[in-house]
Amino acid sequence: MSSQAHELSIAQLTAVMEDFTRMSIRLPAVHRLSFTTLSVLHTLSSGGPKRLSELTAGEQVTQPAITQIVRNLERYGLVRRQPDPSDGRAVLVHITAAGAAVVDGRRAERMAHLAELAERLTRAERDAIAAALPALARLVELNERRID
Amino acid sequence: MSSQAHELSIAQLTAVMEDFTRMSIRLPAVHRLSFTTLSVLHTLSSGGPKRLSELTAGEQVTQPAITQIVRNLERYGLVRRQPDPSDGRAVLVHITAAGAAVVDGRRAERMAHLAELAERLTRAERDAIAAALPALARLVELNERRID
DNA sequence: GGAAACTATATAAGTCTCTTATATAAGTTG
DNA sequence: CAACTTATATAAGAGACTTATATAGTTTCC
Repeated sequence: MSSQAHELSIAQLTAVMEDFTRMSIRLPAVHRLSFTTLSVLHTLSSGGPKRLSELTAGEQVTQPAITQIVRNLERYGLVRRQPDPSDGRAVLVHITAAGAAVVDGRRAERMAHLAELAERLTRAERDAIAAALPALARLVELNERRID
Repeated sequence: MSSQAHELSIAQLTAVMEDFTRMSIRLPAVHRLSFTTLSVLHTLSSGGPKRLSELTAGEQVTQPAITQIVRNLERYGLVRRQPDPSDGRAVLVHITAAGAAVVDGRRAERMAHLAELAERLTRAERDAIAAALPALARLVELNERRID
């Protein structure tokens, strides 16, 4: 408790996090998929195949909702279900190439948007952000470890 | 086009933005309000009273949805509607003390969460983030100017 | 100055995305 | 082997949004 983040303003970091969230959410969606649906795709894209129960644990929705969402994604050809060989009850959900394309498409939009904004920052500002990225990524990593 | 952000990796910044969004969304909600509803409250809290049409412009939903959301918030006592003196058609929506308390409550949760994570960063990591916050805030500001 | 066009919001009905409740099947534990 | 737990599916219902449309006020144009 003596290792106090006295230079880092948590209030400012929180504000930036909130603003980043709103920036992210407000980019217009190309595909008419719900936020949870896109989040599931993103999770599969970055974390590899997962069980329905694992997907449920990572989203703020109920288990039947995840079942429905994955059924929908399967219908659109964005994911593929496969029985889990280690558990007769379970299903492993894999993202398909089409699903990965959806995730990549959105990321490309965000990257283009951020690149445009970043160009209007000063060199010093860009350097400061670049220097902080590994630490910000660590923050996220700590958060993920906390959840899992 | 020669002022290239060669030290700032847009891919990494995008990834952090996406992860921040997911961190933010995944904090369990105390109030059972939709994401859009909370976003409207947040907008009123930080930007002051706004017209329904202004709120519509800032969210990814239709005008009737905003009308319904604001009606709901009014019923909960979280906002207050007031005719716009400069336009007989328009309504100005003000956040109430109860509404501000909802926004502040969520922010406090996020701050507590981030503070806990930040404590587990090294001093150098916290310093790097602190140094980057003004630049990140500028990025957000540039984005807001782009929308308005 | 009045008609046409535009803007702001409200309402109704419908759709989609989620919820709760519950069922079934498979795995684990004692 | 029975009881309990876990994994997922299904059905019905509710909430949050949509589209369609209406009404009222403002602005523009002739």
